[in-house]
Amino acid sequence: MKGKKMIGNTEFQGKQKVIGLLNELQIGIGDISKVTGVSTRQLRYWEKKGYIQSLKTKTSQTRKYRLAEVYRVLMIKMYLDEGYNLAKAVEKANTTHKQLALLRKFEKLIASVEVTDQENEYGRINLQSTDKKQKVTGVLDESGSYFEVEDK
DNA sequence: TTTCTTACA
DNA sequence: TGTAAGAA
Repeated sequence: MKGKKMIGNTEFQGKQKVIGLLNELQIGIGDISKVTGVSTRQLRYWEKKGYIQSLKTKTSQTRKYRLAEVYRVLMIKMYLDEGYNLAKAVEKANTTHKQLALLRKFEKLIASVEVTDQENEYGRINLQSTDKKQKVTGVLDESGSYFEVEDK
């Protein structure tokens, strides 16, 4: 079974494999603190308040964080830097988190992505709804960005 | 060396 | 929240 990856009882392949592997990542509190600029003291405090979560098992008493938690910490930190208090920053981060989750679901609308100009990073994104009654293409080229709509 | 908890400034 | 202390 080449190109596949077993995680638990589930087998992943292709994009799912990549996502599976990324979700397997476990980051220590020192590293997450270093990259986010949030102190270990804060991270432990936030966890105590229930704002973030870590994987603390019975065997190893050290905290490990999933990649999703790194994003969460970064977002909280971002809103904190913008002047929000901790509670409000967490609230904003949770909202952003949900928006990003929804955004990922919208990937299903993308039928294909074409890079038309490597140099300038121009391209076309073809959107296809499940009823296949409409086809919308988002275009990015030298004239700007626009949509092409086609009814079927 | 790093992390953990607790306690004090 | 930062920092120190003592243990793991």
